[in-house]
Amino acid sequence: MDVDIPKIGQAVRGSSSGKPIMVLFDLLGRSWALGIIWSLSDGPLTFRALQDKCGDISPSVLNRRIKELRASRVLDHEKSGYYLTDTGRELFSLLSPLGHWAIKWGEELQKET
Amino acid sequence: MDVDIPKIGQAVRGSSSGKPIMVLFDLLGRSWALGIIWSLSDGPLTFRALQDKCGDISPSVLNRRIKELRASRVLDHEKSGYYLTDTGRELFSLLSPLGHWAIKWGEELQKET
DNA sequence: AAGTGCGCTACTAATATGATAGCAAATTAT
DNA sequence: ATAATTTGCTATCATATTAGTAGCGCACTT
Repeated sequence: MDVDIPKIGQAVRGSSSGKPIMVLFDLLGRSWALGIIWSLSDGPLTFRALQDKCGDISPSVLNRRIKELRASRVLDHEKSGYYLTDTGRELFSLLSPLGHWAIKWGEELQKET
Repeated sequence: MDVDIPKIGQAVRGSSSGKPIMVLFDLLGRSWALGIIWSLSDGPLTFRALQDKCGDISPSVLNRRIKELRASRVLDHEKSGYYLTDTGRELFSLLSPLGHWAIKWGEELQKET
């Protein structure tokens, strides 16, 4: 199996600039990547628990995302399961305001209909 | 052409919960979605200017992302081009710290090799 | 020794993205 | 008024990613 990890300074899906923010967006802009980070924010989870928490992610995709996020030092693995590294928790802390925002956004969207 | 917009309360790619954050992640976790929001943060851009700024996004994908983001009230279109709505600028303001973080993250990653 | 949970891999089908060509309508220039 | 250019796309097809399902090898428990 081959996993192609987005790397700083290298071209990423469609963007040849290699700018860190674009590399990050390539990493996060893959299916389930954000959801996985979100799911791990409460504490470590085993592969299968993570699979359940995400809903219905297939093991092949989960495994790919794990490899990418692990290579990017966002998460790691130990006895108790997969967990967010310091880097990962830092990233989560930047993303977490989206939770509240998403709720407001959802309410606004519903109104319009 | 058919575009399938993630909607609050509905199942999204792989997740049946319909939780706002998961719907948002589905929206943002599609190729170029984050990059498009980022690119528009400096001001309005025409379709083609946006295409250029993103690097090499194909018109078919750009058009799909635009429809999705527009239906989600993140961006809109007027004479001067596509622009972030108030909602979109709010979202951007939550994402913008990622720019600085990505640079630090990139430096850390480089060190290790 | 048999069962259970874990971290996967293999395989195939469905869907999304990438790449290129080009068109109709609006705008700008001659 | 006419021609050129720009804009916002659509169409088509190739390629890549994701989804869905089955099941294996290992470690640990019973």
